Amino acid sequence: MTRQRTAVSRALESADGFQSAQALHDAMRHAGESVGLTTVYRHLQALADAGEVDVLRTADGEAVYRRCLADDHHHHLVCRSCGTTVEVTGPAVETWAEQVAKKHGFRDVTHTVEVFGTCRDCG
Amino acid sequence: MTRQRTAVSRALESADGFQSAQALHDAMRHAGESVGLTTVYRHLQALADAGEVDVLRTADGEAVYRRCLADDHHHHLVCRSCGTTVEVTGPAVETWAEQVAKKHGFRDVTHTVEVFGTCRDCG
DNA sequence: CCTCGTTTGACAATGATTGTCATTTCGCTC
DNA sequence: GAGCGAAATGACAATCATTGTCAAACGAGG
Ligand SMILES: [Zn+2]
Ligand SMILES: [Zn+2]
Ligand SMILES: [Zn+2]
Ligand SMILES: [Zn+2]
Repeated sequence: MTRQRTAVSRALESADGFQSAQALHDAMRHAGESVGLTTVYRHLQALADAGEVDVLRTADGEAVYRRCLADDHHHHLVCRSCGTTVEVTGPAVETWAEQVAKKHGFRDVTHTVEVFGTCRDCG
Repeated sequence: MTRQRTAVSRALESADGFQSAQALHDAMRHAGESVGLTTVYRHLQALADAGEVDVLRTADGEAVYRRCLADDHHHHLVCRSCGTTVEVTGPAVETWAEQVAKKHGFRDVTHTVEVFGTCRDCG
């Protein structure tokens, strides 16, 4: 647990929504905790591999990261403009995905379900 | 409707699943119809803008394209290994996405719902 | 055959992400 | 506290998909 690691964690905590690695890097620099961009990427990837942060991709292919409150499986309602995120669950979606995959004989099934929109503040 | 445009369309037709721009470019080259990679990108983007092909992103952020049979809104069950795709619909998912967005006051709502797995042939 | 607007494609530029590797730091032993 | 091997760091270069550029090729209309 190094200074840089905690800086990345704190940056994720204080972010209200999904943010890109570069945005988090900038935020940390402006907060006084300067950390190399490479190190930011490394810790984000490590946290993602450990399942401690969620990753998704914006429409233009950029990866964005978020430390979610829920530990169990969930999905996201994300503001396209500011990244603000609401964690949502959909039992109906889960069973639907399972069944549709099983019906066609697919294995090792995962799914991505994200809802994008413009939040009230950005409206 | 130029030679290159039809070549891109034919490459999409003969592909059984989602394919990257580069893969389509290679396929066209091997099929004898040589087209510049830039032109392939341009036509894929035009077709995507016109809603004639579907685009999604693989786990590593690469864009893949597919000419789907269904004209109306649908989602995909995609093989991670070979790209083979089954078009699926989920009315329950559609209403769920609508309601969850409405409940939180989001507007201009879209959603991405993709199911990934390993198909029988690749199993 | 000219003409002009569109299309093409080789090449350069972009930009996010990843690899490299020398330097720094950490945990531990003496 | 000094010494040491392993792990972490970060400046920089490399990668790679995608996009911008612009001169050359094309094509319909006259
Ligand atoms: Zn917003
Ligand atoms: Zn789910
Ligand atoms: Zn397959
Ligand atoms: Zn849908």
